[in-house]
Amino acid sequence: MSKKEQIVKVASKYFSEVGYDKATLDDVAKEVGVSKAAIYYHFKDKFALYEAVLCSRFKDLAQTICEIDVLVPIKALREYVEKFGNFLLENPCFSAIFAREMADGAMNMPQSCTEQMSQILKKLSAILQEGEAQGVFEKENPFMVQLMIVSTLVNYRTTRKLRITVMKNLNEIKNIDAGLKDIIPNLANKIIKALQC
Amino acid sequence: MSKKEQIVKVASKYFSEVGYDKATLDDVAKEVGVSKAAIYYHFKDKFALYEAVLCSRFKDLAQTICEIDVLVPIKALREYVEKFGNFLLENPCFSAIFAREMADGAMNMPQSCTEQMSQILKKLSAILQEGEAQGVFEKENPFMVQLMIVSTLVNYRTTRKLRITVMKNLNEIKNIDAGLKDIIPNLANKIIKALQC
DNA sequence: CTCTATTTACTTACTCGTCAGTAAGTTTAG
DNA sequence: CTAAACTTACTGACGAGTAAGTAAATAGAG
Repeated sequence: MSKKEQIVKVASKYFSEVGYDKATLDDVAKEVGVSKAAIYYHFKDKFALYEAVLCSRFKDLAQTICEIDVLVPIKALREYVEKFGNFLLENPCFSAIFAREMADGAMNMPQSCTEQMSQILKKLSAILQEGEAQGVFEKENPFMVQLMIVSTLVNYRTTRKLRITVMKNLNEIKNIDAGLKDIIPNLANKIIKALQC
Repeated sequence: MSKKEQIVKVASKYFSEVGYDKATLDDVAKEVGVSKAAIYYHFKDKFALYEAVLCSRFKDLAQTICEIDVLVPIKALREYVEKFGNFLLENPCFSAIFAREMADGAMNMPQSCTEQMSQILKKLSAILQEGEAQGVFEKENPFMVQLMIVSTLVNYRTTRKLRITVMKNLNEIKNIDAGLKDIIPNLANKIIKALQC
């Protein structure tokens, strides 16, 4: 792996763990084993590094989502939830970054990523419309449906520690906390059920 | 309103708008019309001010949620969603703070607030269990249900600008973006439908 | 083929702004 | 008179960004 790729990888870890602002380039540089100035050799500034972290992954996500075939809406919706979920599983750094972007109104979201997000939502919109046309789904606000899926998945990941703390508070230690992997099909079923006529 | 209360009010605005880290006490002091040191007269440090901002509101939220009568589970679940939603409407600063806390795993969440959250979840758990006992709801993971409700509502607020940008990208300008107020009953219906046997 | 010029990929050692937090002094209310 | 409620003016740390220098690879001219 090139130094540049290593920088992106380590940076994505820090951005994920502590957020854009608290992530310091000194730390990233230290962990990669280069000087901070080396980062500035490869990237214009901190934000450009953040962009590099986000954009490639977003592109991948938009890619797989766009492959979904709309024709059988219920199946397509299940696929949508599963693909999103699996993406988060395969890109563990992403949940936190995504969640933070949603939390602060996508303030740091690079434009290209916003465009990818639009494509993703467009697909969901198409699934819902096809479902409506076929009489299997009711008319829906696609933004809300999107949030019911995405924010649930993303925040399920980020709130793991909180859930464990809360479980202790409620003395429900028996109830072993389910991982995201187990949640995905469950959420898919719930969403489908919620939207069906 | 006392100076101390004014500080809390203005601080909650800044914490909400830019997050804990980017919110500066200099800005808060300036807007209140006191010196920064005045804040330190009333609060031990920045985190103590944040605690003050969070705790009182969380207490209120836990209060109303706890008033819900569990006996008719479907009604209770609708009330749960509505009370949460109305709380966010009445406390506009809260969505962003809440969303950020969820996004970074409740890293800055004061313990007392975590306890309030436990109480809130306990109520939802009770509603779901009563529903299960009465045979109206299926057995559920209360954490996931909680997230489907809370993260959807909270992020619906925080992503308003993003939604508008995305709408422009998709040329769906006709589709006027619905406010949180209109979303609440809709979400309540969806959640109930998703959980019903 | 080899000597020089240039570019690539960095390093060291700094600056500069920002911001939490503080020490010490001052005003105001009871 | 004294305690509460401040203010002014500062410190100290941290972190983004930079200037200037360097070693090694590569290209190009003779």
